[in-house]
Amino acid sequence: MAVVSKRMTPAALAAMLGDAITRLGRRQRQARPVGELTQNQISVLAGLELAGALTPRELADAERVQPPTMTKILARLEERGLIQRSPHPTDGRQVLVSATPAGRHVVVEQRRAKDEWLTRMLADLTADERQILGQAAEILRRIAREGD
Amino acid sequence: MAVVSKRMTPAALAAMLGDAITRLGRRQRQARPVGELTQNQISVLAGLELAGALTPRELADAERVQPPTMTKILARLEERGLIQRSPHPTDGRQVLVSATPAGRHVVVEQRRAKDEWLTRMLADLTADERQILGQAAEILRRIAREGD
DNA sequence: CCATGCTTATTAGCTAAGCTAATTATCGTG
DNA sequence: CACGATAATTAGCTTAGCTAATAAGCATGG
Repeated sequence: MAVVSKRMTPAALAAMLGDAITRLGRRQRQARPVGELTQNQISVLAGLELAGALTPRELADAERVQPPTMTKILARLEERGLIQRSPHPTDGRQVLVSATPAGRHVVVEQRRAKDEWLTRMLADLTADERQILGQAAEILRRIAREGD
Repeated sequence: MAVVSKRMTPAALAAMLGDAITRLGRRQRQARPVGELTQNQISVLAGLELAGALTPRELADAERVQPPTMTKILARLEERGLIQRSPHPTDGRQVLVSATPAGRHVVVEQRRAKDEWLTRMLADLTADERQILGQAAEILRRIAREGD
């Protein structure tokens, strides 16, 4: 393997990383065998499983999507029985959305499938390479969350 | 910063990396100020700028998309005057697609905008962190291209 | 040498995701 | 308590993806 990447300029690094992220993201999106759910639906469902119950507005903000878009995504998830809406205890305008047991089940299934794919991809790497990726993942996650 | 990530299991690494990729990909997609082109349109255009001229079938395979989908993407690019179709010299069934000068211009503009965004994100990192990301980018790109 | 079958591209018709603008209902405040 | 702000939804648009069906050209076997 070529030993480039010592003291790379930020621009060159950005280009390289951007390309890698785009391609890996596409591959990851295509590793979606079970459940027939889209990326977004899974992401929303996973968020709900973590947070317990959120309002559509909160979900829209979390996904960086406009409220009407979230309404649609929720409608599809509700049709499939994966989420449920319940009234907000104190604010009549708001709605609380939570995952049903079936929804939570789908989340863990999907998560497993995605991880399996990435794990298979990572299996051929050396320990050193895996360590680099581990450190990189932390940095990338920090970057991705910035400005929230 | 926490010093995790020494000898991480592949599964844990996969989960972490997957999350980072998903989020960064979304952010990257939203850093799309100029030109009003979508991710796919840009990707196709960039591919054409690199390769010179390709058939719709080749483009569809490169983007991992079905031929009718590519037909639509090409139609929108052609409407905007960013690509042109020309007959294949030896095979009457095929079509050669290439970027127009305007298309090539858009490619470099878009690339610059995306790189600027990532560069800004990377600007706050230490030299060590940037080096880790540089090494990681190489590994990730290799993984993403695997199985082509 | 031509009929038949394969490949390429496109069209038609569907679903999902994203947007803005407009509606409806509720909240809170002056 | 009226009126402005906020939450959710509805309506209506574009883009992207799919499968199935068509149309046209290629290539080959009899």
